[in-house]
Amino acid sequence: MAGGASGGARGGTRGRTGGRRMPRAVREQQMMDAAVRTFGQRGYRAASMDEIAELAGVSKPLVYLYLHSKEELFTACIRREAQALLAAVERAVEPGLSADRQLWAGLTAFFAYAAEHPDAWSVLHRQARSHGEPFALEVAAMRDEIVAFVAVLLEAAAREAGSPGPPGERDIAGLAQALVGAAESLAAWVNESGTVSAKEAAATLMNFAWVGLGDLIKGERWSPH
Amino acid sequence: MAGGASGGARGGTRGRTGGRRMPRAVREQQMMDAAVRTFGQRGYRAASMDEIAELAGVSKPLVYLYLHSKEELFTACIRREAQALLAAVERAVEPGLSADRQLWAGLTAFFAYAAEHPDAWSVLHRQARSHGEPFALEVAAMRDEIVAFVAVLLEAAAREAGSPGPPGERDIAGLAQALVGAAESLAAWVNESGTVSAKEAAATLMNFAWVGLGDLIKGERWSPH
Amino acid sequence: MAGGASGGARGGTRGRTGGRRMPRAVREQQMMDAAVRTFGQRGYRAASMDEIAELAGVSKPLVYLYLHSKEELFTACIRREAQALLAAVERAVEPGLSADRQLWAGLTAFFAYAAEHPDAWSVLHRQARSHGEPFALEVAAMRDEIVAFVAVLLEAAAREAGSPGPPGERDIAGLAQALVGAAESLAAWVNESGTVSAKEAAATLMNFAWVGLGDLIKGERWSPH
Amino acid sequence: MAGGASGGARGGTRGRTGGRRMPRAVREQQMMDAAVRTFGQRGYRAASMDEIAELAGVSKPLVYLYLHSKEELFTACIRREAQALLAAVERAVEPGLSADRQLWAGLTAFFAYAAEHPDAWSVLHRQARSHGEPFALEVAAMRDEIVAFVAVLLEAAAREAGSPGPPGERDIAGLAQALVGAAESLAAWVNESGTVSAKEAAATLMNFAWVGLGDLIKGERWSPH
DNA sequence: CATGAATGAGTTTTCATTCAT
DNA sequence: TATGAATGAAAACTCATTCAT
Repeated sequence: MAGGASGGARGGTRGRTGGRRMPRAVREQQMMDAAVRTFGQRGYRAASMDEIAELAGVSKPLVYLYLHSKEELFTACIRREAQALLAAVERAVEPGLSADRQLWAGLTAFFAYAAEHPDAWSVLHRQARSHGEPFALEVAAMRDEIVAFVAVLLEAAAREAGSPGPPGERDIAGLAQALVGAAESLAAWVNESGTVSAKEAAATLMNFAWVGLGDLIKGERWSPH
Repeated sequence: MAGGASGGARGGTRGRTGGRRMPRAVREQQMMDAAVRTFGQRGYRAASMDEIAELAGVSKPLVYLYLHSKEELFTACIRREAQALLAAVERAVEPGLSADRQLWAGLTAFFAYAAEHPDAWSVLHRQARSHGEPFALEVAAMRDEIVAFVAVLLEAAAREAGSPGPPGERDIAGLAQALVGAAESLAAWVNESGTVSAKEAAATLMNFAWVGLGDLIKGERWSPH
Repeated sequence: MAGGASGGARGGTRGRTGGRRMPRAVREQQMMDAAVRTFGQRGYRAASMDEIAELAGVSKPLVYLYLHSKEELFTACIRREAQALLAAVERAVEPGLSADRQLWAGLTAFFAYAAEHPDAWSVLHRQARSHGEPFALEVAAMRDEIVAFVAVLLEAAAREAGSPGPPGERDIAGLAQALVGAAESLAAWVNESGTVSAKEAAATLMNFAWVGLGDLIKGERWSPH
Repeated sequence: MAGGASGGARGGTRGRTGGRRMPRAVREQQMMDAAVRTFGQRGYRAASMDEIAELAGVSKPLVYLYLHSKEELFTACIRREAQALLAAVERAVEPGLSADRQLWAGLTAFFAYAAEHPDAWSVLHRQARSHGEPFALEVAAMRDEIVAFVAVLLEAAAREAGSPGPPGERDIAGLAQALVGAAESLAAWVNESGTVSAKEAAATLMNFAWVGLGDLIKGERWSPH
């Protein structure tokens, strides 16, 4: 539960991992767990390789042997956590359902993931985006995947509704951007307030977006004139 | 303008503005200009006082003499830019207008400000929130002001519409949170894509939110199952 | 009373010295008062010209205009305070008295002075001696004067007693050194303990030294054989 | 030798001792040797970590890795040297001897130690006492041990002499204070004059104190008027 | 007579990174 | 496979000192 995602070997309560001499893959995951936690809490610059190595229970040279440099380590963390987040969302969305149910399931999974893995979410949402292209691009790629996925759902919904004046691609794109953006912001709200649950946040967003989408589909628009 | 900043005297690419020997108040603003730019681009930790001083065209000791420490300098920047952003939004909103026109004006001003002052926006939105309570609280205060202001507008809109089943306070609060959050996220979209204008972003959000609000007012809700 | 010595203009309770525009001599004394206090409490290196100037109630350039540099300022302080200490001791010793009474009076005055001017004493005893020849020599000169004076008293005492086997010059010199040294050490004891008075300390030393001197005069010696 | 230091491996003028890659314990001692020398000669503030590191033949980060900070390094030096001085004195005093012989042996060892380790002596006597409680207390503890030890000897001497009017505790305490103080001061005399030996200084003090003590035992006192 | 404005040079401290074993 | 020993480079911050007014 602690750190993040893909592993499985991600260490339960064993803490500081009993034995020396572990297979490389396991050690690497431990290091990345420690790194995600440290990066997430301290930020990229403030996190020190010393602290990461100590938290991982290994010596610094070993971290360098496996992960090569702070930048590569950070990149590896971003990639792993991005995959894990995507996987969590995809796992939740059952393809057979209607578009709105799929969106609802995805949003709920997303908020839950962000709440359960705050360090991972901090790495993806805050740290990665504040430290230059190399890292930001990594996250942008994942985000684009999500935005595209949401756009597909919205389009499907419009089609399901057999709308007379169907929203254009640009409308859909803007809506998807706004929806994902709002979700990201609400994630912070959920994490920080402590009193708002993943389901509540998802419901707020669905009300915010889905009903509005319905009107878009019906051709209603707000416009300054 | 006011006591604030990011106004326009912000100097183009001239860097190293003006001559030696300026009154303290002027130098302080120059230093903060440089600091905002540096913090915004590099992040709090990565920004070095050396770089800030050089960009401001002064020596490091002078920066310390006037602004005391990196933390204080950062705080001063946050405060100044938060005031400036608030002021820009408030200036744009004419109290006489209808609620939707007010919201529209505010959003447009907000996106325009974020686009024109990307470093200030980065400081407020990313840097300040990633570096511990002291700074985050500063920004949270400003954000709360904005959220409250938006909530007032939404409530006014509901009243104007004379809704039969008026949305509760919690609905309004959630909506305002989501709206502000979406706006924050869209700001990045506007800044990074380069192809989306402030007005477009504002329109997207109005469609996204205002129409949906209309349905809320009418009592429509989306709910799971 | 506060600071130190020779002045008189040494500022009563007026504090921060009301008026601007004072004659140079007065300003200089004020600066030196501040300097002695700062040097005495912080030590030579840790004392900053900034603090001294502020404590003196003048601007830093003025300090430099009058006292030229930190080193010169320190030297000036040492000289002034050395004179003041000497003067205090000399004032106390009435030439007409017997040798032991003179010594007693001198010791008492010395302890009292050190207790009443702790910063001056710190400058002379600790700071000046820990920061290189230039300063140490200044103090050594004063100390030698005192040692010589004490030696004269001891010799006079021996003569007064019409001793049969009079102590040699080297004996006297050693005794004077030890006596002055013991006095210096006891001064710290008096200042720090708070419970020992100048008179007590002087009495301890007189017992310690004078009675022993009597035996020396009588020709008694301790020797490891 | 013991856990202590200033032993003899203290390196002559070789500086930059031995090769790269030494065990931590050895390097630590080298660093402390360099630190004692530097602190002793320059004073706490004026000593720079740069200089200490260079003199120790290592890089600055290593000094920080092992000794953590300038303050901790200074404290470590004080402690080590205080132990070493105490050990030297204790080694010299054979418990079987008479009180006066014990005192004589202790004084001689003390003067010899101060003469042979001038930097250590400077650190203990001057630097540690001029830079605030934390350091001063460290030395005060050692000094108190010595004063107490001397007091015991004086008391033993009084008892040996079977005095009729034995000196009170306060008399003894004052005497011990004065004796230790005089010894401290004479140490400077020995170190600086160059012409006075440890034995001579010890003899001077014995004459100064022991004979006087004899009179105290006999009930003689000096008193004003 | 007096100062606000300004800085070059140095301080302590930390960090990512690499050998030698 | 794994590490104790070691460092170059840079960061935040301070200080004695000087001009221009």
